[in-house]
Amino acid sequence: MRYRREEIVVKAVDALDTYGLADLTMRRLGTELGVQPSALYHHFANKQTLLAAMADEILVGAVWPREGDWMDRAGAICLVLRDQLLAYRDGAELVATVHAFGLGAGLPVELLTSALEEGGIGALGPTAVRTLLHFVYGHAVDEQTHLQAAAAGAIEDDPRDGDDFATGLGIVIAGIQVMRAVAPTA
Amino acid sequence: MRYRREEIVVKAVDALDTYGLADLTMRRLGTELGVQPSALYHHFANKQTLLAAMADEILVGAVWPREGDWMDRAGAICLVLRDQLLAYRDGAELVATVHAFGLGAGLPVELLTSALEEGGIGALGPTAVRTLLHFVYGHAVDEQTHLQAAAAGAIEDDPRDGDDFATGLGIVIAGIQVMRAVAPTA
DNA sequence: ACACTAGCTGAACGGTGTTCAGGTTAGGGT
DNA sequence: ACCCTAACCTGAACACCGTTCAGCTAGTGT
Repeated sequence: MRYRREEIVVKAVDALDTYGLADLTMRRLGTELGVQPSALYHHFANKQTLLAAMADEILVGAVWPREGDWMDRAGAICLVLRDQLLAYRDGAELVATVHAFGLGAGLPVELLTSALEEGGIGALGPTAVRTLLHFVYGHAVDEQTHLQAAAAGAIEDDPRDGDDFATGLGIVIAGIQVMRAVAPTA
Repeated sequence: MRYRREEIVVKAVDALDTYGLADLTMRRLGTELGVQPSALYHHFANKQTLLAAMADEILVGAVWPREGDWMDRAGAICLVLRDQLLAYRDGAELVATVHAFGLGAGLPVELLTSALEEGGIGALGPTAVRTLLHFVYGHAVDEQTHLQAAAAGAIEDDPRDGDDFATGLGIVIAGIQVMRAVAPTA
């Protein structure tokens, strides 16, 4: 069997769901594809690049809100993003890492930026977007870690409020509204 | 030379500043101490435990605000925390990782929790603390990554607003105040 | 002088990402 | 039908990594 880049990315995301990020090694992925590990380097310069492609694949798979009042839309984007991160094993950690590293995972930034700019947020925009994303990624990674630890029986499940995410998101969004009012469109 | 646990932690933090987190291997640290890598396992169960101790060491080294109006104090704690994370090479990534992993790095949580509780924030407290920390850690990691990439000449330095952190922090704190007013002390 | 213990050695184990010279296979042009 | 080129892959090796373990060493308290 011979592969093209895109097929490998899809299979890699499957393997991620099966084995988790820590055990997603180039050797294991090679085995999973019936191919030598070195074959993967024909398609990707290095593992980081593969991971970036996987993150993008995961993000593209979501159904993104593209209409509605700008503030509601920003909130809806964050909710969809969080759901998508939690939909894959270690999805939050993967996407957050790739985003931090700078390659790929730019979709949420673009979506949130355009939403906020439609709301005439002005110079505050980039800071607001980053603040939202720091919250979403941080919270999702946290939650996923705890969920998986609880599932593994390593910890008694800390029944954190089910709407802890919604509450935290409410805090950030309210803050953006306040600061926008203080320093309006430049 | 024979070492006790605490000395090793101090030297390890030095080595972190010199080599960075990615190159801080047990072998290199051993060499740095003039000791076999295996000797380290007499003091720490594994590398994670060492890293946790290093994170705590870094956090204890800061001068924490312990007085003043509760809201100002929360903001001041976040500023000190961020400064301390940026004071060591890869300090932000180290502390954020350790915090996410669950061992150690609990000091900021305690400080912020007690500050907010003094403000009578009620049930919103834990969520507010986590939201603040997600912001601080996320922002610090981001900034440190960009700073070090720029220093390495890998990227033209994106002259992000110097007070981007203060602005983002302002957003979160304003949000907390709003949500506290909406759902006051339980 | 003795025992005890904290600290360390040195070698090994099983794994990792990555490189590279060379082999194989598929598909389009003539 | 042929060939050729580009895409894809092999197999072995390299230089590392965290971790384990049986045994040695040196200092302390009695």
